[in-house]
Amino acid sequence: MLHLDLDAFFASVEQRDKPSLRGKPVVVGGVGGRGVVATASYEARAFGVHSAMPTAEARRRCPHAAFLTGRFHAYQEASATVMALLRELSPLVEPLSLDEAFVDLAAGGLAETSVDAVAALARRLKDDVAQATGGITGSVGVATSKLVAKIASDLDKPDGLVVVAPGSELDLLRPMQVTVIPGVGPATAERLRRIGVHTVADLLEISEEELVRVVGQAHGRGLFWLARAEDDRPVVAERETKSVSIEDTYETDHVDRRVLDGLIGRQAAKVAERLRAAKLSGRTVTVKIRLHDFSTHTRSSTLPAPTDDGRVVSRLARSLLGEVDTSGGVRLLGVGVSGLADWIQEDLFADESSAEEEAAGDLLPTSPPMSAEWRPGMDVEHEAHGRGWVWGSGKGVVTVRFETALSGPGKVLSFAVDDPALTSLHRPRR
DNA sequence: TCTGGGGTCCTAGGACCC
DNA sequence: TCTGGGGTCCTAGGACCC
Repeated sequence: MLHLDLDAFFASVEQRDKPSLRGKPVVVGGVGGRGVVATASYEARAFGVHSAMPTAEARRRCPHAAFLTGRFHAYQEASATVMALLRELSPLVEPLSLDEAFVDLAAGGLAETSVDAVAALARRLKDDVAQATGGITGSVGVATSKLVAKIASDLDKPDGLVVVAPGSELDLLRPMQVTVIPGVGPATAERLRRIGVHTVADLLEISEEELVRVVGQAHGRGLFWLARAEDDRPVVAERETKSVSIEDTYETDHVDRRVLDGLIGRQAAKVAERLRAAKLSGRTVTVKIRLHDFSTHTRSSTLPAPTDDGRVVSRLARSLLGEVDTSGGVRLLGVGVSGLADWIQEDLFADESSAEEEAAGDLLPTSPPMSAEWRPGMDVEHEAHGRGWVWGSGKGVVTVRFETALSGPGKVLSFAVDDPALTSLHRPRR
């Protein structure tokens, strides 16, 4: 089993495409007041910046870093290139996210299984990945199971390679903290700590019954076996989508009912659009509401038949929103559809939508979650200066650095935000 | 200016059915 | 007439992952 984890992936793609940022701290994530860090480059990590940290805190720790919003098209493209390389090794490839995947090497007809032969294969893979992506590095773990391969890929980051010899798995795991086991987060770690379990070695002393009592049935049994490096979970190449959802955190809390109705209606329409694009439909609509005090509530309702109709999802979402007291202010709204089917009910009773519904979208504030036309990091093109990226914007001015992956560090120029010579790439023009 | 967005899986209680 | 038991569906919340 091989596990590949691309290093500081989003930040690495940015450094590849923005030569002036190579070797410098880069933070990709939400750049607004309520944003959090998605990925920090290793240079930024040296200042204590890490994933999931509020961006405001990251700015305090590393003020001179480049703070960029994501360019998901670029990440998706690089990811697809890497996944294609993995599929040359084996038909059984399980992507966990854009930057991570398992490969069942055995299913790919691995000729030689010695540690040396497997290490050589992994080294070739890393070279191929860097070659094909323009220098993105990854860390690889190879072992007899998913659990140990994943743990191994984390041991030598970045640009790492660790092959765990068959038979040595438990020797590796025993001294490690229980939190190395995927699925053991803060809550589980705390419960285990209370019964004196800190390391995998400690975990090995606990009976299955006791574990089930402490962390629940499914988790307890799973942990009991994982602690013993007994993991026969297969690589699953194709997973069915179980739900489709959208959520937005707003720069400031919203209170106005009509605005909230408009926002959730628009999210519902987008979710339905994504359902149709994927040729899916679903029966259960769930609304998510995070209030001013960060308390989070969900309300859901199940239709008699699946739908992909924006008006149906929207109407139901609005009525669910109405069940929650939002008078104190709402910081996040979300709409999701689950109970998915890959077919769509014939529209026997064509839905007539009321006048109020059509009008509900008209009371929206500036487009959430961020109104800025020019977001830091985004790709732009200038008629005279060519391609570049947004350094920052404000007070009617946008600053651009003109460079590309192949150009070397480029010059910096500023323009009026409505300069017609400047256009944003990757975003539909309106 | 504390705390994203898109997911998956699990639990627990109540309704309902046999 | 003093209280079954299992299975499935639905809802709400929570833990966790990247």
